[in-house]
Amino acid sequence: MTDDAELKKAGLKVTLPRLRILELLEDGDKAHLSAEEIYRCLIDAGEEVGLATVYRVLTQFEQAGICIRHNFEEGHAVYELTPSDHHDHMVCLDTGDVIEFTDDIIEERQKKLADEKGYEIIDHSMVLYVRPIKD
Amino acid sequence: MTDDAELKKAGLKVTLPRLRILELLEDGDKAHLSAEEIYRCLIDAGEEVGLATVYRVLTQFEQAGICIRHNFEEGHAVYELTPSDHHDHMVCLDTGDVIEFTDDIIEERQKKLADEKGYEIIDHSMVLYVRPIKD
DNA sequence: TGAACTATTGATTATTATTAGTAATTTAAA
DNA sequence: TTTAAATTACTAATAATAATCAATAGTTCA
Repeated sequence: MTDDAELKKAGLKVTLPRLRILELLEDGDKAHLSAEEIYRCLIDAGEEVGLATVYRVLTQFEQAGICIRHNFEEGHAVYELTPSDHHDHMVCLDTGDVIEFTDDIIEERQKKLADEKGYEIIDHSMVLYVRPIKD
Repeated sequence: MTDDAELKKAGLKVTLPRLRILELLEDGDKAHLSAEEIYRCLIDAGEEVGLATVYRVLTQFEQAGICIRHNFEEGHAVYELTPSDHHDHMVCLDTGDVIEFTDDIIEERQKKLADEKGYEIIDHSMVLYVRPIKD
């Protein structure tokens, strides 16, 4: 689906800031971006955009299900396009790199554990804070 | 160990605010408290304490390993006494209740997955956001 | 196509959680 | 006790994010 269509489907008018931000998120180069990073990117690219707009658009995208927001322990939130396949994250404490992964066994255990306590899982977050093994 | 000794061992002078905050954390009634909640508690109990002090003391406690800080997706951090046995959390979206749990299988998988990518786990956070099963 | 209406924007201000600065007070040591 | 050093309460400062609002851009329909 084209970006244009994606926005329309979400009930959002197709505007320049929305298109640019969506493109940035789609750009595989860096999948997890903060509002500030997106703002910097756009300014550096010569776009005229306000930081408030970036925050607003990201909130709209999140509500529309276009992207999801993560609160890693970094003081600011990062956003990524809603992945078709759910995954969790490792964050490298040295480089800040974000590695995605999934594990069926863990997913299964989570469901089971919640169930045992009489709950159903609505959402979950699992983040491993890691460092490269040096030898 | 007495609270007094606990503070001294951490290299912290024994002061009223520190004692009160430590007592609150130890009080099994509510194991996960935010800075604001602690501040409210103390004020309501007639203590004279500044909010900044609460934050400072919590930071000191965290550095001393007396308590740990969690960033659940609530906009503010919560603190709990450092548990002797590591555990993860479920947060009930209806009541705000926090349920603690552990699962060796998950822990093991986490280590394995990090290892496969060439990382060692420094820390991790796993929070299941749940709702009671109604039938 | 263009007037008219509405959504969206950028700039600024407000908010919320948290931290820093500082003069005054409390603690621990002599 | 006396005194130096640590700690506090208060206030002001930050940082990330949200809300306001007048100006502008997108859309609709004649």
